[in-house]
Amino acid sequence: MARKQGSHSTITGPKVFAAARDLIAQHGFAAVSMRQIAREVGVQAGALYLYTPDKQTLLFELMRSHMEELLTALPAQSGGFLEQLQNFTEFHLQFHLARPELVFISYMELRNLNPENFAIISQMRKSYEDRLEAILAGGDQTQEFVVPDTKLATMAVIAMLNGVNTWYRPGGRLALTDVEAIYFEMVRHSVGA
Amino acid sequence: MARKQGSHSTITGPKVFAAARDLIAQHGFAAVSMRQIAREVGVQAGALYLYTPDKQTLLFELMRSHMEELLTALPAQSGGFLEQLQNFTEFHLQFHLARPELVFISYMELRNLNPENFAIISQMRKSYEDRLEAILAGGDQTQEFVVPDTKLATMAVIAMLNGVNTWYRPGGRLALTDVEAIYFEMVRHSVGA
DNA sequence: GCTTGAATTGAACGCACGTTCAGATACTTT
DNA sequence: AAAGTATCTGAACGTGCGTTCAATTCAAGC
Repeated sequence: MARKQGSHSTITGPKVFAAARDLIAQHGFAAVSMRQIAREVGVQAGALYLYTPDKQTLLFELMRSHMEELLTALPAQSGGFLEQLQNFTEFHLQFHLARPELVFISYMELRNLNPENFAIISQMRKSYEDRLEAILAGGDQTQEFVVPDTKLATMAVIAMLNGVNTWYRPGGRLALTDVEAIYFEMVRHSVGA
Repeated sequence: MARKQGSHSTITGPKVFAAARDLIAQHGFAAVSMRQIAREVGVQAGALYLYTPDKQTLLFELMRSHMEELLTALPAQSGGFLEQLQNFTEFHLQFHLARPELVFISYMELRNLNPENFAIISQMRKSYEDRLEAILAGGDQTQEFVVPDTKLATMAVIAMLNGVNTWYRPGGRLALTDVEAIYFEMVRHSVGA
């Protein structure tokens, strides 16, 4: 997809993806045109096709690379399940609050993926959810947690954590570490620990 | 906006809003054309303008009427705060799971509202959230709950409940009453009750 | 300084968009 | 049956869309 480094003064490739990311997060995939992205990059629309074969692939690549980074960055867990749950909670909040645009896109624009691409992203998302579910199931077995339904608890915790992205703004009333502490407290209680 | 009852064989007005609701929920506001909506209704595109002055107002009216119904349907609360919280939880789940399309639209398409319309819908949403916050704040004061931060707890509970719409399908593994019970259990725990 | 090849332009392609409106049609009222 | 009114059609308006591609510009290697 991306070519070798440009011979012009600045590197266009990364700018294309950054511009697409910001514009799509703000206005939505369907509402953003290739010409708008090109204008943001400082280039004519035709030049974008040096960096993506088409608009659909541009969206997919944003989401795929985001999910890949998410799965790679999630550390392998060890220790007690409560400690694992805390690690997961803090990781999730830090990772998601650091890239609000990609997070927003990755679940608002799922319906604009073609079926093959949708399947790929869905599966990556499921891998991530499975990591949390394993913690909850483990903790339920050792009776560190009380979880009536593992699947539901997984979805509930993830939804709760994702919600932070709708209201948190850096420099607001609470620092990130405050948010982490309060949310972990609520997560912990919600699984009966 | 909507005219008197049609003189043709069937009533077109409601069909317009129903078609718009279903198509927008599926493909997104920006991706749905007036011609697609018209085709679904069984009419030419021009006829839609008997029922809405423009596309933007069509979206706004879907969201406004949905939020109005939500605020009207939410029963006035009485009794202990824990009981109020249970009532709220069950109401929220029932109301939202009964109209997944409008729920989806009402928070996915906020960015496609013009500024005035956005302000109106946001304020209605805030009214709803304030109802829950009042319960949590009340319960915190009577020490029925332990809530470190009322605002955060409100957002967390609403996000958790909204998450149900992403996975619940009628006829699935769990009946609605099961879901209500399990979620109330998690909500209750998350506020320390 | 000439050659090479990547990067970019700028115009063009067919198509769909939201919206308008004069004219046609269907129904209600008299 | 005629008049009146609500409903709808069908064509048209200007505009912008994703994508392609021959021609041009640019930077580097010889």
